[in-house]
Amino acid sequence: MLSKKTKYAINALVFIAKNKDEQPISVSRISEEQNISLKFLESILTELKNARILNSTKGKYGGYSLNAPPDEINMAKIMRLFDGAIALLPCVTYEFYERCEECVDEENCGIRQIAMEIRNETVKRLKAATLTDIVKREKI
Amino acid sequence: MLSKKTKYAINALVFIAKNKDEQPISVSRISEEQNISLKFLESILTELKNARILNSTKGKYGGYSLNAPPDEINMAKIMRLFDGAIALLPCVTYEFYERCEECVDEENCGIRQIAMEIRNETVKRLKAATLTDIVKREKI
DNA sequence: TTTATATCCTACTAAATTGGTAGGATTAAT
DNA sequence: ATTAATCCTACCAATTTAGTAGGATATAAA
Repeated sequence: MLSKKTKYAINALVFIAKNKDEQPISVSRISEEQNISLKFLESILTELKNARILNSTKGKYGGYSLNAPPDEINMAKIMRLFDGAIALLPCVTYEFYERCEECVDEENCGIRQIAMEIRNETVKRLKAATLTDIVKREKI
Repeated sequence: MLSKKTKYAINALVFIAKNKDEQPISVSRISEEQNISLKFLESILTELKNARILNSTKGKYGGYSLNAPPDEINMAKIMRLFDGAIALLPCVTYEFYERCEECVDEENCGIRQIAMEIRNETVKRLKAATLTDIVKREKI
């Protein structure tokens, strides 16, 4: 399951991407329209800014705007930022690799092979899920 | 990520499946050979017994044995038992459906569509990952 | 019948994670 | 000067995770 942080982050990013011409957009605006707690969302957007996914403008009429083209921001990146590894097992992630402590034979582990196949498929789809893609899906 | 409970459960089941002719197998034997804390594993096998996935035999030379053919026990079932929903969002699970509180338009949600596609693919693979399949993968 | 070795059952717990909240400082447009 | 934003620090309650402790009960074999 995605954490609420990740879900809220993606929702906020999609909202900003959709309102391309009104950027920057304030936290309070996103909070109201997306039903997300103001203060919690504030901390999420700060993390996105620190990760250089968003830009911020201070002061009146300030807010947040995308710091990259919407087809370069995808769900995999956001999930990794807030929730860490995407895979089912720590021993099949590239970015957060860790051996399973109890593991007897990693190379020959059947569960690991399955987890690896699922990770490959999942990451492929999450990388394809860019803001552009999500906005397109919702334009029906 | 799988919880340790789920991981230990699958490891234990695979171990029991592999030692088909020595059943029943005691918790202490599995605990030693799979590097899993005895008492914790005990509680896990109890849950598997309550879910009718394992059988137990009390007393000396007692232990646990499979309560179904190994090709009918798969990773999806074990994950759902210990970790609950498999999908990335509560709004795309069959068994544990819940609306996202903050959701504005579930039908038209792009993130949901992606989560649904990933769930379909993932569940398909987890259901194919039976004990028989896992044991076969490790017999190289 | 005693002993060894199993499961069964109840209760407890420390640490980490999750999903927030509170309050004020700073910055910038009008 | 006022208004409306972000920025920054600190705190917190509830839940989940990953166990541990200790004894009751059942059964095979000596």
